[in-house]
Amino acid sequence: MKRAEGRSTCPTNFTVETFGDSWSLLIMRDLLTLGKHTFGEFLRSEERIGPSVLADRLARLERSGIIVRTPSETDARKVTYSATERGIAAIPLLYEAARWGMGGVPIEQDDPWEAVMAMDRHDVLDAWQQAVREGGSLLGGAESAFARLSARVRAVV
Amino acid sequence: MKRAEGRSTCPTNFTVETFGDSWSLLIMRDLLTLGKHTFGEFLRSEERIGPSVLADRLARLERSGIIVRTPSETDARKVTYSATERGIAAIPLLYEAARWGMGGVPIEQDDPWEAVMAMDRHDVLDAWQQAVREGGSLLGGAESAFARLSARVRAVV
DNA sequence: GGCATTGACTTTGATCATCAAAGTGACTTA
DNA sequence: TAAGTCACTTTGATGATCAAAGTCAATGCC
Repeated sequence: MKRAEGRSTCPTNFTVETFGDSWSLLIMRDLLTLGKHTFGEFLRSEERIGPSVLADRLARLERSGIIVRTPSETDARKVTYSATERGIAAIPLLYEAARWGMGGVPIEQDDPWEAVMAMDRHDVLDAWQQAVREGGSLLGGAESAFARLSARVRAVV
Repeated sequence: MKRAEGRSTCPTNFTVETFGDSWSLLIMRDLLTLGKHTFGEFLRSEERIGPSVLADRLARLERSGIIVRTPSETDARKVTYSATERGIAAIPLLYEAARWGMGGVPIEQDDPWEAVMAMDRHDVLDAWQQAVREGGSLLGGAESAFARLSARVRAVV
């Protein structure tokens, strides 16, 4: 992305300047949806991001106040990344990106996104944001927002 | 954007492959929010897009089934572009992009986005989609979705 | 303690997209 | 007919991205 920044004060343009490249939104996906937190985890993205672009984008997201990096207490080589409140505020954007994208990819058996989109949007976003604040994510791990929402549905039936 | 396409079947990735560049979402903004329809109108974007990138992106969006181009009946030079249903389905994404972006730009006096975001999200999206189907947009012109919603609010008070 | 592995990057060089500016050909208007 | 307008296309410089290799520090195992 070669475009000069600050080309306008339009909010949409600001979002495009932050996420309008090939990789930043995918990194946010891996962080907020799958619960990835380390450089190595992000590197193992489905789309095969390279180390130089990953390092660049993480630095940019950090500079923009969207993520923070914390050295690991148990391993001096490791850094963990997590979302700020500003990063968490991008969850509805991620939700809509996934929703729109579902119209363009083959629906796979047991696709979690399908189940997520069948739930109440407001409930999903609330549970997602809460899970992220507690160190979780939408889909990653047993304590995911999705697992909690599904358990809730099961408890009602 | 140099990334190979089809790097994964993830819906988010699909959306990124469609809109994850510096310009495509801004073109959608101009079409759906401001009601721009011609090459020349898009060229006069606030961000000063150039003719070669504009032509390339319009062709891409058309190829993806998001917009259609129609030769003008009154002027053989003119082409008008409008959104397909697939394009209209990106309205919630545009809404969330604007909403997130508002957290990063100075709030200006009489900013229409502020008024829009103060309205019920569901009402906004419905009115916006309907306006676009009828040839209108969110903010452009007297028959905009925003004007209609504002008149509704005024009628209630 | 030495060695192999791992973690987070950085470097390298080829490739490609983007940028700004100028140009093109067809159409419209005065 | 000449000038202006429309939707592009072309040109050449620049910078970002890509894939692969490398670097340095930390960890774990023998």
